Amino acid sequence: MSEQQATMRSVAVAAGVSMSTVSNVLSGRHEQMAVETRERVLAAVASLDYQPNHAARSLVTKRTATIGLIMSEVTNSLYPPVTVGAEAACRRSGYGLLLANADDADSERRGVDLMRAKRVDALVVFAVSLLDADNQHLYAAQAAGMPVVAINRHLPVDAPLSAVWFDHTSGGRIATQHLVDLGHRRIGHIAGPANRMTGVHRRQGYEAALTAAGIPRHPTLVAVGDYSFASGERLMLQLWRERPTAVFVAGDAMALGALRALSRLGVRVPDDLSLVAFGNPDLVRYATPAITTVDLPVAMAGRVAVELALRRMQRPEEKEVRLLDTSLLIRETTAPPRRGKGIGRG
Amino acid sequence: MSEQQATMRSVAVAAGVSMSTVSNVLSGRHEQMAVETRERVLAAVASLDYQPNHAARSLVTKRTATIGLIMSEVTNSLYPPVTVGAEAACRRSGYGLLLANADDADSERRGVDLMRAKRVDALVVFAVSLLDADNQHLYAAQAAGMPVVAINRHLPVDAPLSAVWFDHTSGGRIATQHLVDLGHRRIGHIAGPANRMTGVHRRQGYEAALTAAGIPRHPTLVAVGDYSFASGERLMLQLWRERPTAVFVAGDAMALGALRALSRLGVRVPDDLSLVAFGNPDLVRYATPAITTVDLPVAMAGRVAVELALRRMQRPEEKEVRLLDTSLLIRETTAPPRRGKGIGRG
DNA sequence: ATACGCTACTAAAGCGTTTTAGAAAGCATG
DNA sequence: CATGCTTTCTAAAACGCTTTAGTAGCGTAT
Repeated sequence: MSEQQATMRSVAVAAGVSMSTVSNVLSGRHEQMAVETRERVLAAVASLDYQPNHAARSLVTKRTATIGLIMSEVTNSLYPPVTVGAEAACRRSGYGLLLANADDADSERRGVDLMRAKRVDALVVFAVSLLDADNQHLYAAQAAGMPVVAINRHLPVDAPLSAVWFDHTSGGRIATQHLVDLGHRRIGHIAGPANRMTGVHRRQGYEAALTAAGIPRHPTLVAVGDYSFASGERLMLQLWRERPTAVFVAGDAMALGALRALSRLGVRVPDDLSLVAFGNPDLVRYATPAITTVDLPVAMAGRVAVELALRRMQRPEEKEVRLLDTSLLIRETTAPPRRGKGIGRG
Repeated sequence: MSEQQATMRSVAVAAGVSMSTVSNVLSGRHEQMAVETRERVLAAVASLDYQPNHAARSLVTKRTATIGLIMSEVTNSLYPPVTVGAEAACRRSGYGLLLANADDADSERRGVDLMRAKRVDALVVFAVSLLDADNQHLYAAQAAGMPVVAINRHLPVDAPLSAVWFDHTSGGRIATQHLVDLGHRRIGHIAGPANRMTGVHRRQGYEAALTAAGIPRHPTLVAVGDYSFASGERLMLQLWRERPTAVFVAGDAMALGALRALSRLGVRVPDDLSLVAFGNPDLVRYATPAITTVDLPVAMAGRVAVELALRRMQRPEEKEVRLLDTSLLIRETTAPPRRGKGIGRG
């Protein structure tokens, strides 16, 4: 019940050795050590149910065995898998995961402050890839000796941070290529916002695929959204007037919105229109019909980010940037175009 | 850049006072203190950009200003809002949030060990409400002086833990009542698993509402699922053979599955069948049609849980249990029953 | 015999706070 | 003039660990 927590001193006394010896046994440093002594110490540790005091240890080692995670946009569908992946990697390495959420640039900055105050060993920041994001506070943290790794953040090439980035361009190409392969030529695009690198890149992928297939780009077939359900719905309504036979929607929530619009319009998917989404498949796979998606390996991103952070702690000079591949998950919303005219009331 | 982190000693020197004075100023304890001295100290703090070392502080106060959060079932739709709510409450109180995920009873136990090793001040555990859950490790933590509050966990009344619980029974009643009010009499139920208190309670609510409305219970109108999309789909297919005019589905993922089944069957919602879901509305509101839901105030649960934890730290003897109300969000899947026969191929 | 090296351990300083006990200075009281 | 009371500040111990420098004991080379 309320027995005093065992301390290293009490373990030392119980084992009849000095504290230094206990410390050496537990850290496994000095290997010149009598087997009998080691065993006596371990027995004492076990019998007293000793657990080292992290605070005391941190005080001298100047490390906390904790990694900070700052998550932007908690409503983002990528939030859970990133967090889960990061936590798993932390746990595997014996690190704790300190979580902070951020709604905007300012709360992100406060989150970084918090992490610096708490002296986490490294920081992982998941971002919304804004083109004009301010990174100074991250650079400052990195310069102060706290490795920072950015996930999905738009960074200049010479930024001092390790980073994980998704191959949005290739993802956009794959999505569009899939539609081309099915025989579509009149392929629309509901794009991400122009101030987000993800939006820009996915669109570039879309355009590249069209060009590669010798399909002329048609500006009226592209509508720019903001990744929200509402924008997906609105823009699909608008885009349908152009009678595409397929649409590549650059976000998962927008794809759900598009589906709603199509349902209102009486357009059948995939019979009258094919649809490919982009993002976290968990969100769209349970729609009806199940939406074909380009999958962002988000849990992996969380995992890789903390691995990069851990590595940077060892070799602070070696910045690493990791590009993660996307993959196409074909489900029920894509099919060859129907011959003949489009239908619907639009 | 790499200037040494300021310590309390350097602040003291800069301000020309003792460390004790600096400490007193910062903690705001002693109020008998010359204004001029206080200002000198604060100026020194600011100019040196001093940040207290948490580890050193923890070592003497024996508190870490950190709360642990253990989340069961990361794929649960409640994961993000609970986490967000908890984090917000922590931040507001100047606490950090240490996150650990758990897939099963064993990893939950390891999570608790981790939290005890890290000496968090309190522990919040989000659970899956299993009827036969083992709580001994939680009781042990509480007994060891670390307040534990359980969210959505099935606990005996005399459990020593503070707890947050949703009113699943009332939620089930509200959902069913809504259907009754619309004029439905033949109301089916896709229930949660029998080994989860949530499932049992929601079903009891359903049955209570029927009884109150004088509608006889019909066993074939109830199917027991496991909260998965797949079970929702399968059971809806099965339940349709009984030709209900409305169904109360006890989970959000199951409701999505049910919608898929109905689409396959060619049953129109809500024209041919009304549907009410239960859980996190964020999951089902973007379905087409948008599903009427009984909303679990999950973010609030996370927030309240850490508030209870904080309070329990002050008054360890006062265990508190908080029951959170649910509310009905009416959307597009519920309507009065059609007169005449049911339709569909089923 | 002395110096040396090796093995297996230990003493003690130090990490950066909080907190307890108390000191110095000024002033009123008997 | 001694005493006591305030007010404002300080000295120093303590928290529980890691780590550096070093020692005791003993065998071996010179």
